[in-house]
Amino acid sequence: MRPPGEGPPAKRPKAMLPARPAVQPRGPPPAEQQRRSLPIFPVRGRLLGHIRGLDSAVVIGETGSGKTTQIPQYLYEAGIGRQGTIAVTQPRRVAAIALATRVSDEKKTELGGLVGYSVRFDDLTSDETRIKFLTDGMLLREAIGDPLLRRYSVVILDEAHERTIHTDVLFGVVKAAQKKRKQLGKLPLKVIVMSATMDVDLFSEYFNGAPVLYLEGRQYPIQVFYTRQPQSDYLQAALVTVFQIHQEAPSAQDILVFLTGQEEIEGMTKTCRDIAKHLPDGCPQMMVIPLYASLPYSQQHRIFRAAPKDCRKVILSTNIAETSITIPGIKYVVDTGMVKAKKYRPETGLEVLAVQWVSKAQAWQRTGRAGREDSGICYRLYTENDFEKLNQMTIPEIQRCNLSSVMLQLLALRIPNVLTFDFMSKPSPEAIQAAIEQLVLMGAVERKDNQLVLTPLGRKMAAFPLEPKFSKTILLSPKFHCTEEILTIVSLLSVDSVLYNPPARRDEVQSVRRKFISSEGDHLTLLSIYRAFRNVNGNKGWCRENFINSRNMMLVSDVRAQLRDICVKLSMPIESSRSDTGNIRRCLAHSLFMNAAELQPDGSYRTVDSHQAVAIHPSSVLFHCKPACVVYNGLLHTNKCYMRDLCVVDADWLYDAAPDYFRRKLQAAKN
DNA sequence: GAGCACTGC
Repeated sequence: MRPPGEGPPAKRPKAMLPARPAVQPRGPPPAEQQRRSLPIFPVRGRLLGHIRGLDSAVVIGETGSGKTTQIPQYLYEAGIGRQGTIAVTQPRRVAAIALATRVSDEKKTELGGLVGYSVRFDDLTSDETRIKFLTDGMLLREAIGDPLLRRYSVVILDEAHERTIHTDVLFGVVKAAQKKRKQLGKLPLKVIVMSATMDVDLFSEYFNGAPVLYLEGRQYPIQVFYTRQPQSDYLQAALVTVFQIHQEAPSAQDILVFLTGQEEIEGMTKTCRDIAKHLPDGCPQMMVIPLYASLPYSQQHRIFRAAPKDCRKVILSTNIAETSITIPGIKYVVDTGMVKAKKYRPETGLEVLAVQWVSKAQAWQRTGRAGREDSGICYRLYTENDFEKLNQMTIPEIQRCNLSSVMLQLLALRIPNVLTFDFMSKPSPEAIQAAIEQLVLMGAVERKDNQLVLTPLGRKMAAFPLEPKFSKTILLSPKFHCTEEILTIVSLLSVDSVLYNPPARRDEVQSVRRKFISSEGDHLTLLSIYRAFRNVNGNKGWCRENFINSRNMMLVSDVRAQLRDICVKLSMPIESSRSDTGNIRRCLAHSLFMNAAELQPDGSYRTVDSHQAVAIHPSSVLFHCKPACVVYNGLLHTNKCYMRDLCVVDADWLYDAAPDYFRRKLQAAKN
């Protein structure tokens, strides 16, 4: 069943007819039998018949239809696209790896043979590989080396409804490659966009009116309830709802509650546990489990453990449980309707992280988490009227981000005019312009004969899988003889924080971390942590004692090795500044000069660039300090406008870094 | 004086 309100898209064509049951003299082997039991199997023939003759197709499939595992195999088995490889993109690494493993099993081949995968740091493909699962970001990276995607005969863009920034850029890249290959008379490129039941018209229109094929799925019915009145306090409402369910429903039925963030979830966890201690006799026990991305793996895994008898699992989660983590056995979903999400204001260059309403699509996604194994129930803690007022879809990431990376990539892809690039959902002209300005300021892009071209520096920057400002920092580092240190710092900054901060043990964390702190700022503090980590060879016990996230630390080593390889390929000299931190700070001043702030007489800070009032983020080691001049990695607007990851610099260095820029700033200030 | 949704190259 479809939840009420989602409804089938208006232009839904005739449902596909089931094919005749296949007659087999002997029963097929179990794996084959399993494949044949999928909802997609009966329509295999018709599906292939359609796709064979098309350049592009949109496939809409509900959860459990089997589209992602079966369609690539059907195409391969039918000899469609045999002249090349079939690429299937996924937004997430784990999904790409899991799907490749599954399909490889079904084909009874060794993973990395006929079926393989390619994700960052992990490539399991060979010359034999004909079905390749990869992250969308990985295919984009490949496209920079080969914009026509020549090795692929079919590109399947899966989970397109999630509209990640990479998928959105890929839409344009594959469309352009398809057109160009046709013009040049090369092997045609077939494009298949796969999505849940959303955005259909948009996808179809974008790919020149590509036909839309629908697949039924296997989802259990879910009852949806709304509140009668709007709730002024969604946390209170969630609490009441959870305990109401708890007192009425059998204890084997678990509850998943969607909340907005770590702090809220930790607070709610504590409240629930306190209340659960004083429940009336005869009421089942309650196991309350928080879930959010920065939680260590070991704690995230607790959600998969079955609760003891007469005990109910209640999982309090961020939107990580919407897509990234599937929790088995959820009967009830409690949806607060709220999410913490990033917005981007191009006029100020500010990213704003704010609690806001979910979209309808997101609300349905949350609801669907209750019907994975059996029928379910979803409580929406808002009125039906409020639901109707929600946006149809979540705004695609590409319209909520700083676009400097995207623009650099498009230029590296030799897109003729990046300002008019054929985006499915166009970012605002201001956002595109702001990104270009940033790239010009960094020296990555030049205007030549009214055209934007990549400078040699810009082309080198595009070789790094990093934000442009970080690539720039690395490329500047040989001048300051500190490439080894900058590689470490940039690697640390480009993964999730290596610092583990359990709120309950705050004092302990602070005292243990003191020994790493550099008065010169966060970059150098992180560097000293990494050096200490290397000195103990990544010892896990050491990480635990020092509240260091060892998983992220290992990742830093991987990133660093990858970046170092790229430096070697670019023939960069790689030197160490050893104990001289001055050069490291000079290098940071030269690459982050547009992100500088100065101490004001009243003790506050203002940016050098636009005189915006800013504050030092509480996570910074400089939070209690008042350095005269700093550069920072970025601004984050929550209650205040905060600078994150700071480095103490000399004001003179900034002027040396970009004299023209600061002269213009001074001029503008006078006028 | 006080805070950081989620991915990915």
